[in-house]
Amino acid sequence: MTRDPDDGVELLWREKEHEPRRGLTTGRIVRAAVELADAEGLEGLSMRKVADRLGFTTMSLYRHVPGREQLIELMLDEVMGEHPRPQEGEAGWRTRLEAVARQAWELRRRHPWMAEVRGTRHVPGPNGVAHYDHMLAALAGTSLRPSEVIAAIALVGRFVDAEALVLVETQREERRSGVSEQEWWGARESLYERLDRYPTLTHLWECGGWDQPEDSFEFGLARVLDGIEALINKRDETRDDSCQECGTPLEPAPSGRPRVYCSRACRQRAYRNRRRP
Amino acid sequence: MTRDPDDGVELLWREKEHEPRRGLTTGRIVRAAVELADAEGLEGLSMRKVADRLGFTTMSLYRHVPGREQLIELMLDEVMGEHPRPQEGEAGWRTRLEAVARQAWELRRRHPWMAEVRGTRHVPGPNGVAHYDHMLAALAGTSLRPSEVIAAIALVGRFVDAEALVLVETQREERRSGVSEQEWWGARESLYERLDRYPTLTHLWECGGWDQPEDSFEFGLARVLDGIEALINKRDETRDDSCQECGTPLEPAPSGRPRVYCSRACRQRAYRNRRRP
DNA sequence: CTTTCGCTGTTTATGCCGTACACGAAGTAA
DNA sequence: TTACTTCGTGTACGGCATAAACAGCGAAAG
Repeated sequence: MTRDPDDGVELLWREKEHEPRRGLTTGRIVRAAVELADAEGLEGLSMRKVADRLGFTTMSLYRHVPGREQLIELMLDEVMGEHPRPQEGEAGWRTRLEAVARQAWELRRRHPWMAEVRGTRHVPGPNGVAHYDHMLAALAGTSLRPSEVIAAIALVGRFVDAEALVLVETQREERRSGVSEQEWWGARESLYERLDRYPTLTHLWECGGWDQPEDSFEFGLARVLDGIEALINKRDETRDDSCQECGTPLEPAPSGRPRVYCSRACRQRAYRNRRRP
Repeated sequence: MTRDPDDGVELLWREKEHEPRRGLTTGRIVRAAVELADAEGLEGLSMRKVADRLGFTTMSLYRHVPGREQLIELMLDEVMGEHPRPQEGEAGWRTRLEAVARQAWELRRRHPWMAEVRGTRHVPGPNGVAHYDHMLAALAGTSLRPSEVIAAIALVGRFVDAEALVLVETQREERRSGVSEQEWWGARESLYERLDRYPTLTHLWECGGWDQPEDSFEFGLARVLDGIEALINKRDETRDDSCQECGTPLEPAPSGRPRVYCSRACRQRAYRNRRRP
């Protein structure tokens, strides 16, 4: 369908097609696929079922979408558009980063299959890039180095995805089997009989460690943010000591944005170095 | 094959079978499957290929293993046995926790398919439980509450898995396509042309944020451990203030293990409350 | 008007996959 | 011997993605 099958950028970034009254459209296929995946998960998403849902044959889809893989990329960008408008509050980095993490989490609760998508070579669509830019912005104003900003955002993103993945798996298995997670594990008595030999496990068990478990997402998010905060604090400490370009010590600005360069000259030199290294 | 197909505990925890000179065995099937998954990933693991590798028919496997799902659980416990013996050093919690995280990471580099296994209802085998106990032990001696110990270990575990998952995916796609990750993203020029409108992204790009990216695993591990450390410090601060049972302030122990209860009576009362709430 | 061509949807077929089921051979106990 | 269990095999079914050839249809060109 696409002339450039290996790529897929065009399909993701093209203008919105005008939709004829009847017949197939990439957009209609994508929306039907999203509905299906919402209901049955990514495993349950098959070209046949999408086609059935639309009342066409399986192969008709291939006229509008190169294949299943590409369809999933289109679905991803479609739902990325559901992110709320980034409102430009002047809150601190932690408030903002926590907010975007919760937004991503919320989105994955609405579309659990998002966390199930595998593969590292997904070209982001316009909605995906907008959200990524929004996430980066939360940390861009801190004392972190650029590469650290990127790594920290990737860490938070992976954390949310991992958390969403276990959530969707438990929920799906609960719905499929009709047995709740607690009940299922409670019924594995033949397992617990054999755990006496493991000292820490039994000790924590007797202390009631499993009686009121922590909320996995809340606990993990707080730890990850704390970890990023620790790094920012470290960078803050060492930042004001010396000019980022020439290394000579610089006196702190009395108010406003903290200084990074000792002089206009150094700032300009750093800028040039960045532009054409 | 198993009388209790829904369960699977017996299959995982039974004694080692003695292996006849020829013919199929659960153990031989599992080992062949591990080899296959090491080479081709979990996607490439099919009952047919395992059987071929052993020189038997596909269906013969079902005499020894209930199905693919169960086979994967057996594989998991098999490779869990490769963890190095837990040596009882008296290092601090951070050293120990970092060590187990790196061990898990190392194991996932040897068997990349481990991170691809999905599902939350995997009965752990003896090797898996031993390793879990070992991880818990790293944090059990700290001031964290039991539920927090468990949550923190789960967080670290999920972090390692998530990290391993993206690693295996990049590597597999690199091998399959013959194009390195850098080359592939570099070739997406039609994408970069459209990224001008995203301010933070372009700013970080111009700052060279992507030129020397952080090591994803090292960066993330440090952040997560920092986050756990922050919580431990907080618990340490508030710990000595008051008895965990009755709340009255308690004087710190002059040496040895820090006190948690103000009196023997409170300790006993807490114990009883834990046993029968 | 007719011919041509490109777009769209259909039909058919190929090659994977997990596994249910019936069968036969071989070993074991009565 | 007979009866019964264990183990491996062969066939078959339904599901999956998708390749390839084909048919209708609208628009443009002659």
